[in-house]
Amino acid sequence: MRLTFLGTPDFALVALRRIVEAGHEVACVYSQPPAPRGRGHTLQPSPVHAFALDQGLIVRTPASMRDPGEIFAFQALELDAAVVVAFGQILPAEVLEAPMFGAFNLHGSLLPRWRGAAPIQRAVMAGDPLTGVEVMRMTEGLDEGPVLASETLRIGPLDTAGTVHDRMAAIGADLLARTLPQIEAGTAVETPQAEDGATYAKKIRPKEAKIAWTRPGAEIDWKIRGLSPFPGAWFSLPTDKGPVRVKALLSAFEDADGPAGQVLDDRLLVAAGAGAVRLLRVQREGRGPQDAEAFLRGQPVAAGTLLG
RNA sequence: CGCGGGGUGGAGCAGCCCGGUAGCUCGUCAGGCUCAUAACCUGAAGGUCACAGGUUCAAAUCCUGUCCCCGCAC
Repeated sequence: MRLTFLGTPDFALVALRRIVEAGHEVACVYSQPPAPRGRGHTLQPSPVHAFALDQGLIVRTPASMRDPGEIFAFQALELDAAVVVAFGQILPAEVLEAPMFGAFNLHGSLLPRWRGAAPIQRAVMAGDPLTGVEVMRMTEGLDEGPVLASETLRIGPLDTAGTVHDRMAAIGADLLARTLPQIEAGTAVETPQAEDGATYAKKIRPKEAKIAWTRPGAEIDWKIRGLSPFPGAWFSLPTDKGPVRVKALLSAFEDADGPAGQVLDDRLLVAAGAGAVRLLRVQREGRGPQDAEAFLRGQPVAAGTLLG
């Protein structure tokens, strides 16, 4: 099939790889413009951009797909289909309608739950036991189009947004690879989304990342795992040299009681508003992630310590 | 020149400001103790304190340069 791929981060890269491997004709790859990233803040192409260049594909990185010139150029590609995976821009109707079969999106939730920007993180943060990945026809509404294919994923007690992301990227890429031929053959079945149950996965804001120990332990556990590895739920740890910001990257709920925020043993069991949370993996500011065990060797945290 | 942190026995760290015998928690090895434990006790091995210059009677510590690593920014 002659198609174009629109995507930006690693999640999208996995899908693009599969599409290239499947032998589709990728007429053009669209990605977000290079942005200052990494140490030194040098301008870096997105993962999708870099891969596409490496493959010798044509890459376009328009600041806006709404630009009339861009829309015209897109229409001129004479595509069978457009595939959109975590692109980072809202596409105008002219673009969605340009390809013969239309535009399709790989989305990381069981729609209509978690429409929008951060479905994986929101699902983990909400304590959802199940999530999924779906191929959907794009319409003008935000993630409201009919669903063509779907796979569910379990969210385990030790899953983080990161682990679910990685699993979902692989499964989603497969799902997409299987669905594209059906679209081409006209055998794909499009099921409208349920009317009820729509929720929106708002973009994660760094402000949300501070842990409030007075919240119920289960909720804190979900938040820690949902915000891991990025941006990372954090708290303040008092030390001899003053308070240090520590991110919690993995945790488990435990049934224990104590004043909210107080450390209950010497292995990072922290009392919450209800129950407690054991921190299993942690990252001190300016340093790399560490298992709790390693962290504690260099920075013991005594029972009774009150976390901020 | 975006901002910041760091390179100290196998791991994670302290010591650096206020130069003067290499420290802590583990791991490893040997032995002991225990019904038992991420248990405890005793002993041992293991380090050119990233690298190169400089200052000094003396540098992990102060000064200069180099290399490498990490975090923030999504």
